[in-house]
Parts: sequence; C-alpha cells; structure tokens
Amino acid sequence: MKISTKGRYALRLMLDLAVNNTGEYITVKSIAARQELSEKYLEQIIPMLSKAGYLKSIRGAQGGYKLSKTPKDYTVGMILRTIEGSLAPVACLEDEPNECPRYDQCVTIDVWKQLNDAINNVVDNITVEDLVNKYKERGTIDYII
Amino acid sequence: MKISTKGRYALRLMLDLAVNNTGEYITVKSIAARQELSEKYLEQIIPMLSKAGYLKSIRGAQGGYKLSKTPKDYTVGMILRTIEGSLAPVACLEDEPNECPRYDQCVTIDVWKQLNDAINNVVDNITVEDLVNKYKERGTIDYII
DNA sequence: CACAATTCATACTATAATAATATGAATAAG
DNA sequence: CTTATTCATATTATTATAGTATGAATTGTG
Repeated sequence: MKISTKGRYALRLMLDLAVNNTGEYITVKSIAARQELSEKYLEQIIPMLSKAGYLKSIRGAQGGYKLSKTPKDYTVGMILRTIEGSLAPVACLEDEPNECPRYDQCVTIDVWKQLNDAINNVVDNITVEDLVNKYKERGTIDYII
Repeated sequence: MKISTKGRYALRLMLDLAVNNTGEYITVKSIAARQELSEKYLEQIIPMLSKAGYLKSIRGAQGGYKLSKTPKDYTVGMILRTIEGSLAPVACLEDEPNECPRYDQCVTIDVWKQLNDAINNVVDNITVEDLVNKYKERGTIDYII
C-alpha cells in the first residue's frame, strides 16, 4: 500500500514547477537540484506528465518545462494516477463490470470500495495550488519566527 | 497502492472462520476449499495471525483453527496491518519522529497524512462482525428473491 | 501401536515491480 | 559549430510478490 517514488517525485516536480513559475521555462537540471532528485530519473517521469498534457516543453539550449495550466487545474489524484495508474486498493475494482467469478459471494469487496472512495476523496480534493499555498504559508511562518 | 494477496486472503480467512464457526476447530483444508485458495499459501498466512494472537489452534488429526475472540473484536485494520505491516502510503510516516532531512521543506507530507488518516479511518471502523452481517444479509436477500 | 490427518517450520522458485543509471540521438540558442 | 537541453530507449540491481515443495511434529482413531 505504498505510493511509488515516481508518484511522490512527480508530485514534487509539479509543485516545484508551480512554485518556481516565472513564465520562463524551467530546466530538469534546476528541478533536480532543488528537489535533490536524480536528473535522469526525473527525465523518465516527465514524459508521462507531458503525454497527459500537463507540461509544455521547449527543446534545446534554453529549453525546459512549465505547467500547461494553472496549479488550480491539477489535482493530486490526476498526477498520481498518471504515474501510478489506478489508485484502487485491489485490481478487481478496476474492471467495470467486475469479472470476478466470486463477485456474488464476495463480502470483502465492500471494504475495498470504501477504501477506494476514501482514497479518491482525498487525492481528488487537493490541488497543486493548495500545496503552493501551504508552501508559501510555511515560508511566511519561518520569516516571522 | 495495492493490498497484497496475502492481506486479502487473510481477511477472507478470518471471515471464513467467523462465518463457519460452530465451536469446532476448522481445518485449513476446508477453508482453502470454500475460499478457493491454495492450502499451502494459507499455511503461510496463518502463522502471522496466530502470532498476533488472533487464532487458536489444535495440532494433529481432528485439529484446526478458530478465532481467539469474537468477530467484533477484530477490525479490518488489525488484520491487514498484521499481514502488510503499516498501511501508511509513504514510509516516512512510519518514523516517529520523522527523520527525513527534507521534512521542514516538505509540503507533500500533508497529502500523505491526509491519505493515511482516510485509510485508517476506513479499516479501523469495520470489524469482522460487520462483514459477517453483510454476508448473512446477502444470503437472506438471495433467499427472498 | 500404527497410521492417517493435521499443524507447523522452512526452503525454494519464478515473475514482476521498483528504483534507478547509462547511452546517445535530436533540437535549438548563441 | 559548440553547448545546453529535451527526448528516447536500454540496462541493471534489488526487492517484493505469489506462490510451490518438502518434511518434521503432533494427535486422534482403528
């Protein structure tokens, strides 16, 4: 029941692009440095987000990435599912209709449905903007103290 | 973000013992048959539940297993954690106090905390008794129709 | 007492997933 | 034309998953 490093890094990457957005394109190199992540590993994550239409890129020198839309338009769920696939706690919830030969007798599926709903309810109701705000709040508090 | 087969089977095993409880000890063989699971695989799961004190056993011919306590005393969370370890979506939530060198800068941890709370809230509020009741309801409905 | 049924304890195996690193081609700015 | 960068793919090491296999220890029954 763990989120993979790719999923976690993808979220940090999106947040980094949101926080450091100045209109300019941002290099993987600088993201990797700020986030203390492997540049090459990020280069493996980025195409997944690009294909989903979440990132705009420019190649070549002075190239880089930026978010396609505003931070408010990305939920944590969108990002995690792009990287992890479905967040359902059991695979059988992914089949619609459910094809399990034991489906009629299955009682535990209700547990998994509730878990699934609870998970989705969290990740689909937090946006990257929320995280940016939290980041900024935190910065302010540090400054005051 | 998947529950392992061991976790799922453990839940079915506990439910099977609850539903089929007559006071007698129940053999792995019969559980495996009813649940359509590998006997040998169940024999790998059972010791984990036994060590946690959830099962009583008798060895030898006419031996078998039964629940140590009433179904109401087992939450889904107890069972899953016994098999899966922590259900936290990221490992860093398991360290108390958190040892991540990036903890102060970390914004995404709030996402993981919310997810963790949501997951725990579900699994810690469903008991095996709840599942037994659901099983019986289902049986009744089938009978009426 | 022997035997059959069972729990109990370990070892083994095959496959897939995870978490990267490595190599290098394509592109574009200066 | 050189350098910085994205883009594409291959490779590798480690761990986890999902079992199967072997056999010892125990105990009720004929």
